Amino acid sequence: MSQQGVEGREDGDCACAVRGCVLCENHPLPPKGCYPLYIDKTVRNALDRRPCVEEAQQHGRCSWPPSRPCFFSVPSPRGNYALLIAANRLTFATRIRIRADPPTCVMDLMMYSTDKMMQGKSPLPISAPGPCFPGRYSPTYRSPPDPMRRCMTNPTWDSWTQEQMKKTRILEDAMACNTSWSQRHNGDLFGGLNDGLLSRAEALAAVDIGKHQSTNSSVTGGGLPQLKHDMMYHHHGMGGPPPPNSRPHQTWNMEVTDNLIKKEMGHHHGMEGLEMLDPISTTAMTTLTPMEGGAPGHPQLHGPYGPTMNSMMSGHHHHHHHHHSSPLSAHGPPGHHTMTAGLQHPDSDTDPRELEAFAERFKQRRIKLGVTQADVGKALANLKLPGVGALSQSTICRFESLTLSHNNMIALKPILQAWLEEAEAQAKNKRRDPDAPSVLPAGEKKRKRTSIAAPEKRSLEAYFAVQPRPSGEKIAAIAEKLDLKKNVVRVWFCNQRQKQKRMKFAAQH
DNA sequence: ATGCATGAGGG
DNA sequence: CCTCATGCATA
Repeated sequence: MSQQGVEGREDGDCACAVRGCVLCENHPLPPKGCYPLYIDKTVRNALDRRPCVEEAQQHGRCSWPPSRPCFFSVPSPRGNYALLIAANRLTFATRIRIRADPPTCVMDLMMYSTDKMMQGKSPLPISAPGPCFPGRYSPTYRSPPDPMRRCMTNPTWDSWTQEQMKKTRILEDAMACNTSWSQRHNGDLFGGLNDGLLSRAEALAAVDIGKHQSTNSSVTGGGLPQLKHDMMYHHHGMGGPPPPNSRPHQTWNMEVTDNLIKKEMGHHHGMEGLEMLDPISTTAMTTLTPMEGGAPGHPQLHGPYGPTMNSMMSGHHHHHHHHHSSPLSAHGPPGHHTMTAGLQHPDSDTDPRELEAFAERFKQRRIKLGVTQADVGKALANLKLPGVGALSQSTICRFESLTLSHNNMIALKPILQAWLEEAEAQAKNKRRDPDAPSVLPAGEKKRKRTSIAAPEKRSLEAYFAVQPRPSGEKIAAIAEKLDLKKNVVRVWFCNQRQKQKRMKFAAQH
């Protein structure tokens, strides 16, 4: 439909023309017995919302799934490995323990060294020694006797897992693992713009990340990950149920849906020495500055609520042209240092926990009021708060799902809180008369949303993993390579950065 | 619920 | 050109 799209090419087909497509090449193959796991978002929402990053880093385990994509790095005697974990995404795991009731499951983080995989040996877990599985990376390591905690290939564990997965509605789209992979190498991903970095982009963007030398590489020098396995994705057709129980040993079959492979976050690492270790503390810390530009409790939103706007917007609205006719200016910023407004407590309003709790409460109460997200957005304007206009359904939704920047959340909270209280008050008293001035101005230019085909998207993600901020030239090159408009690519990177920022923040809290 | 976009504010 | 807050359009 969209000129950006690539017709006749479906996600998973991998018949794409994109060189270095993550699916086609340089995609790590799950080691034998490794399960490709797909946690769909419905499940994700029902499950534990907070990833225990620290716990994961320290023990190689974490609550699963994390509410948002994030990744962990797990030190091991063999070096540092990182595991990209993302909600709503494909992930490898060999063992999963699921507690049915509160649909929470615990997954042991595991990583596999590339070289081992290349040798076709059984998976060599290299996750940090956890309280449960000590000494895993010993060359002589043996699967524990307990079938429940063994890297499958074991029907017992296998069926058990499937059972559990069903119980918790976790979709496991593919169960066939394979031990064969070719070593087709492709070091010139992105051809022209190949700057060495790119040659690893795709590989790094892969769900799984490994490192170390690979037998057939020459660029291995610093121990950059060399993932040169073939990942053969077999699309089973939209309806065709993937052979759930068949476990061929040829390819790793899986239903590759857009969601399945959706990788919305990348990570980047040092270009030279693969420093993907500890992306969370390293990268996130420096890149993600909740208070960048201001004190923690004093978000500097240039948006409606930003101090910046205060002066220039004092008093007038500017609707009509374009969106951005947003609301207004400030209500005292949730600042604290000067407790200007005296409405908030820096800590309670800034604390991610509190925000999350509020968002949850907000949603429930909103629903109880029988109000939609869109309604809330509009109602905000009627609230007549100084400088507060309407907001879109999108924003309300994002607020509730915590998919706004931390600062943004902080800025919106008092506003939504005010609305909530007002709304409940009115609901309590009597039936309000909600005027319905809904007048839809006819004939408006409809903006067309371009959509980037999955294969191209994957490549972008791969590149992003290595270089989140490509120069204009690179962007142009990438755009040409993927046959996308340069601006589309540029915007994609911008949006991706915003997303990554949020995700990193979420992962830290 | 989210992907792609716009635009203000700032280099 | 970037970051951020938001929104339109759509899956």
